[in-house]
Amino acid sequence: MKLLIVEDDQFHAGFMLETVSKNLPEVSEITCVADGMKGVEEAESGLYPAVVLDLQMPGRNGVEAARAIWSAHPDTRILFWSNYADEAYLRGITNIVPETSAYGYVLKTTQASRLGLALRAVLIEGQIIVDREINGFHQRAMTTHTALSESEFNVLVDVALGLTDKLIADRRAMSLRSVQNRLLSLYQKLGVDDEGGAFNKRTRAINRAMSGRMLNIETLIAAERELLPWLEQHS
Amino acid sequence: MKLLIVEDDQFHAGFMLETVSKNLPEVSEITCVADGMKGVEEAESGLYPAVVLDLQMPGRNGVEAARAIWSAHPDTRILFWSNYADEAYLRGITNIVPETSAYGYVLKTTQASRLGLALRAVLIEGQIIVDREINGFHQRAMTTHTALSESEFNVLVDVALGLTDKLIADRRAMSLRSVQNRLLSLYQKLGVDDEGGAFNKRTRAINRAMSGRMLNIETLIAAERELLPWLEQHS
DNA sequence: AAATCGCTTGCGGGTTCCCGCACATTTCTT
DNA sequence: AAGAAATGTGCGGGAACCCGCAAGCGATTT
Repeated sequence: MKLLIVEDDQFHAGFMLETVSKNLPEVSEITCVADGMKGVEEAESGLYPAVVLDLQMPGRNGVEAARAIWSAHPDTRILFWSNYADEAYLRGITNIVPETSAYGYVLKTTQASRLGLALRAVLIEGQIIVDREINGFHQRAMTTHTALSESEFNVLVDVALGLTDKLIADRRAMSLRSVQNRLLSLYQKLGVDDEGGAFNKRTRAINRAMSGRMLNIETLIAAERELLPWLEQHS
Repeated sequence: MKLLIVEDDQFHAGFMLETVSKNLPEVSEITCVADGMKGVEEAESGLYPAVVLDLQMPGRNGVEAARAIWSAHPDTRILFWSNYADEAYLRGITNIVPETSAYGYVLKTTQASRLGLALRAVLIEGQIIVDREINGFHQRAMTTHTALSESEFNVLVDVALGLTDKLIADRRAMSLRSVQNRLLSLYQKLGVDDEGGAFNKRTRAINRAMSGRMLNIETLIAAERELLPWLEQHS
C-alpha cells in the first residue's frame, strides 16, 4: 500500500514518517512532498489510496488540495493534521468529503500514540475520526445556538472578503434585505450585539469570527481565488 | 552563559536545542519552556542574558513576552524566530526594542547554517540581524510609497478590532476627520482604491492588510487585550 | 525666508449600512 | 396535517461612513 504525505514543515514531516513506519506495517512505500500543488499532481496518478495532508501550506491549502484529490479519486482516504482547531477547516472538509470515502482531522499537538490510532482507523479501516478538541469545540458551538448556518457562513466569508451588501446579494443570488437579515443573525451569534453600541458591527463581526477561529486567513485567501473570476465575468 | 528557549512546538524546540549546542559552545546551560507566560516568569530571574523566542504561541505571543522581558531586563538579547515573515511582528519588535540591546528575526524555514550564524551574531556578538526575506519585504514596502506610518498602522489596528471612527478618534486623541484622513491614505496604500467601486472599503482594507501579512490575528488579539481596560475605564 | 510635505481639523453632502415592521415561502417537527 | 422555525423580500428612516473643499500648523528642504 502506497502512502502520500503532504507537509511543508520538515520536522513534522519527519515525525509523521517515523510514526507511520512504526504503526502501519502495511504501508510499503511512502512519498513525501512539501506543498499542496505538488501533492495534487502526485495524487493525480491514482496510486495513493491514502494521503496525509497538512492544512496550513503555502500556495494551495489543505482543503483545496483535498477537493482536487477527491474530485479525481473520490475513494482516497485522507488524514488532515493541523496546528489549529479551526472551525473553518472542519466546515470546509465536511462540505467536500465524498460519501464513499473516509477522513480524519487530528491536531499536531496530539501525542504519538493517538496519532498512530488515527492513522490506522482512517487510512486502513476507513473510519471517520475527529480529534476531541476540535469536535468538542464544534459540538459546543452547535448546542449553544451560536452555530453558523451554511448561508450565514457564506455571507460571513463575503463580508470578510470586503464585499458590499449589494454585491453579496448578487453573488449568492438573494435580495439585499436577505443579506442584511443574515448579517443580523451573524451579529447575534457572534456576540456583537451584546458588546454595547461602541463598535462597528460589520468589522467587529469579522474580528470576532477570526479571534474565535471560525474563520482564518487561509480560508479567506482561498475564497478570494474563487471570487475573482466571478467578479470579472460579472462586471 | 545561560540561555532560555521559549517555543511551543516540541520538534522545533528540539531542533533549536541541537543547533545551539552545535554552534554555541559558550552556552553552558539551556532552559526550555513551552509558552510565553512561563518564558516571562523564567526570564524575570534575570539569569538569562540571551533568549530565543517563538512568535506564534498560545496565551501571550512573542512580542508581548519580549516587551515584558525587556522592561525588566533591557540588556537581554533576544532572537525571534517565526513561521511567517509578517510585517506586523517586525513593526511590533522595532517599536519595543531598547537602545541598549540586540535582537534578531529569522524564519523557521532558514537552513541550519544561517540559523547558527544568526544565533552567534545576536546572542554572543550583540548585533542586529533580520532575515533577508523579512527585511526585503519591509524595504520594498518602504520604497514603493506603500509603507504605513505609525498613525496609519494604529488606525488600521483599531479598525480591524471593530472600532467605530468616533471611538478611534477618542482612543488615539484625534478628531473624527483626522481618523478618516488616515483611513483615506490607508485605502490608497492598501490598494483598495484601485479595485473599482465594488467593495466596502473598510472591510476590504482589513482583508488586504491581513492577506498582505501586514496584520495578523495574534497582533489583533494582543491589541484587544490592551483595548478592553481602556474601553471600561472610558465608558 | 520661501517652499514643500505630512498631519490635523471643520463643514457639508452623497452613499452605504443597520434594522424595526410586515408578510410570503420553505423546511422541519410532532 | 398543523405548527414551528428558518429563510426570503419590500419599505423606510436614522446612523455611520466616505470624501471633496478649505485652511491651519510644525518640520524639513532648498
